[in-house]
Amino acid sequence: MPIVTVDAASRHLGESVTLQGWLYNRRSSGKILFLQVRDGTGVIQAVLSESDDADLFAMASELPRETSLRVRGTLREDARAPIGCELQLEGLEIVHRPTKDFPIELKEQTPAYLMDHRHLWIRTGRQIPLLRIRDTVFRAFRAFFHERGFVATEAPILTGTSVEGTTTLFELDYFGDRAYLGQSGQLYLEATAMALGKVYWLGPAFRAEKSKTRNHVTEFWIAEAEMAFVEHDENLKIQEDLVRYLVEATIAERSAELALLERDTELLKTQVAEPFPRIDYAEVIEWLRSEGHEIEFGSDLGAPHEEALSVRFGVPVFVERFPKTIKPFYMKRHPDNDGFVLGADLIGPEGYGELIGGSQREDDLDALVAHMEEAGLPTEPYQWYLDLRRYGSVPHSGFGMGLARVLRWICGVPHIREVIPFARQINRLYP
RNA sequence: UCCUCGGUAGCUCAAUUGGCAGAGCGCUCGGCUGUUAACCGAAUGGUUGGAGGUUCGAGUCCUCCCCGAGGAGCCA
Repeated sequence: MPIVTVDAASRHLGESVTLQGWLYNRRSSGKILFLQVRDGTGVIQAVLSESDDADLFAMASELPRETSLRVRGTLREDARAPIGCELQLEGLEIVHRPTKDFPIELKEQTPAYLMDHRHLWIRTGRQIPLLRIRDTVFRAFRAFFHERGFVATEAPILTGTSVEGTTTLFELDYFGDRAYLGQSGQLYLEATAMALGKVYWLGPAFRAEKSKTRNHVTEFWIAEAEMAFVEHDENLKIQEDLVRYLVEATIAERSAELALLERDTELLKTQVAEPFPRIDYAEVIEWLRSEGHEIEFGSDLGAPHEEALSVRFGVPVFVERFPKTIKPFYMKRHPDNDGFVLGADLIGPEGYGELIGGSQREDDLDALVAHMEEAGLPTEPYQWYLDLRRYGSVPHSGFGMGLARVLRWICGVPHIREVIPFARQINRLYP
């Protein structure tokens, strides 16, 4: 008897099949029983009346939730079934019967309790569609760059120096020396881009910042690209194409999951339909002040300011021409005004915050050294990086995108922890 | 690190002015032949985060500590 998955069930109507999975929930009404069986691809209902098979009915009637099992029967269409078809139960094999009550209930529970049981929480409700969409977005990210001739590469996780001096790093002992968990692969990708042309990577990044918000975790997968002979405008264009690609790929491949999440896909489509607006930092400050925000020129944009921008535009928006004082040393200065940088942040719609940070990189050795001195950074540990400007330096640009933040926006979920299998937060290292 | 709110049954939450510790859900038992987090009935379930204090009496008021949630800052 063929084994089918729930997502393929509707293509096997009228056939005798076996499904294998877990008992998600059980409902009954006297002499008729409904087993909700999930298998990772979806949840299907198996139906049995007592008059069909009294022994099977008695056995199936008292199975606890999350019993792992194989169910055998005939698939048939039925408008009363949650997914439009159901299994007429004819046989059932218990693979494992739970020894305790399953801790996750099918109702509202508090975040702390759910996160304490994250290893079991991921079996329930919207967690499954969220993780399947995560798979799609990760795959689409790689497909986008592969299609454009980029080379996939890696940056080291263990590093001896920080990329940006300000950020707090996780420190560890490295055979008696000090080492840090990488907070970004960028500087290494710049080196790789000088070898391979256009490169990207998708890998873990670590930030020991004591942030406690819906948009922060201490460990996250960063999506970075670095491109030789690409300048600022083209950099933004690629970022825009990428974001649109990710959204469209998700809608095309995961419309069922987005529907389960009650995400408005028409809204998503309109958010990426037009070229993303670009606005200068100075203009943002002026506008924010006219709206009553207390912010001075020279301050970085905070969450309330990004929120205001996302409300104003309703679509992803690039903020350009930041003052050099609030941006890292590696950014190239603006040709019109040395006080500004050739970089941009992409602010997501609906208050989802900064999705991408990118810039053209400083390719002139003397200028770069000067920037580092301005920032108070020692040049000694960065000699390898400065070598990139000593041997065939070229104009180049790149960016970093927090894929979980993009996922949060695409899925429309309130907290970033839900789009990460096992989120690491300031007070969360278990499970 | 700072600000705000919170911690009561396995889970989600009530408890009036300081006056007997409550409900829903889950589990268990019973009922129900199309359930949709099913429904109906019964039973079960308590060191009120910890320590100290005020009081005839503290879940409630005071002090300190611990933990959680959201936000700020910083960032992707």
